[in-house]
Amino acid sequence: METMQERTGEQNLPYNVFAKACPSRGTLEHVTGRWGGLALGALYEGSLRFNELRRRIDGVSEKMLSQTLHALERDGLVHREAQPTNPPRVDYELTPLGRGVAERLLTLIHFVEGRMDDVLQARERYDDTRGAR
Amino acid sequence: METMQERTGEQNLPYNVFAKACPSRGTLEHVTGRWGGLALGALYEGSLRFNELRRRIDGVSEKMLSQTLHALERDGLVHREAQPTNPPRVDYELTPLGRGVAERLLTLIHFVEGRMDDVLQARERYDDTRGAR
DNA sequence: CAGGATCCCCCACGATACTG
DNA sequence: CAGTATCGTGGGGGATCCTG
Repeated sequence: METMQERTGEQNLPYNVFAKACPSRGTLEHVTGRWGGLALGALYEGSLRFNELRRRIDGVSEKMLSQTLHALERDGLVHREAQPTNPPRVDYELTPLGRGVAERLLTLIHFVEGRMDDVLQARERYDDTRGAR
Repeated sequence: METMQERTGEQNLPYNVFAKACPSRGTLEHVTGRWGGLALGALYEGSLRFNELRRRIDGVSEKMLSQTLHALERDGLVHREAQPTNPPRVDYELTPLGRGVAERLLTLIHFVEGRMDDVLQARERYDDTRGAR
């Protein structure tokens, strides 16, 4: 007997982010959350250590980075490799699944980055129309 | 003056989400935020009225939906068309730019939805290993 | 260096009420 | 119907300290 999700067709997806209770909503939020997306994007280029990641992701705090990485690791998107040396060395890298997610996320990110001039112009028009409220 | 795109390894991107002060970071957050992504996803299928959107996006409050739509409209991703009838009728639809963003976002969403079984299994393994603290 | 533990603040968000 | 206005709260998130 096959599970429904085996046949991931176009139509009836077993998981649906639009439903409040669907677990995919939570994972999507980890992925697209304030720091999750940036962490995945940074790791796409190769494995990084904790503080390398911190420096790469401008503005993230230790706590939030740690928290973010745990969530991504739990979801199976990031692999954590600790070496019991002194000083300790921990490398983070994407799992194959994480690479798939990161790829699609980066496509989105680059698209947005590439269209920021349009966005900025739209904002000006909007603000002018509404009288810079 | 020195540009920052060198660090990303990307070629000629004037905007870089990894930099704290880059405006693309804000737009990306509108797009991938808790409700922004779902609004874009819902509108991808066609224009919708306010309450249709509300029903479509399970769990969103009036206030947050309104706020979200304003941000997306300001960024030039969503077009708002109000008809001065009684009762009022307002349709929201994606702009061409918004369609571009939504397409890429939906690619990501569908990928995540389609891999949720893997994610859920990864979580179980993670929780087992760490022994439910 | 990697990150857990703590403290605390602020505002994102929901609930409710009101308007055109 | 399509929103705005107001208020209260939880927890997201930053700062700091501490340990292995």
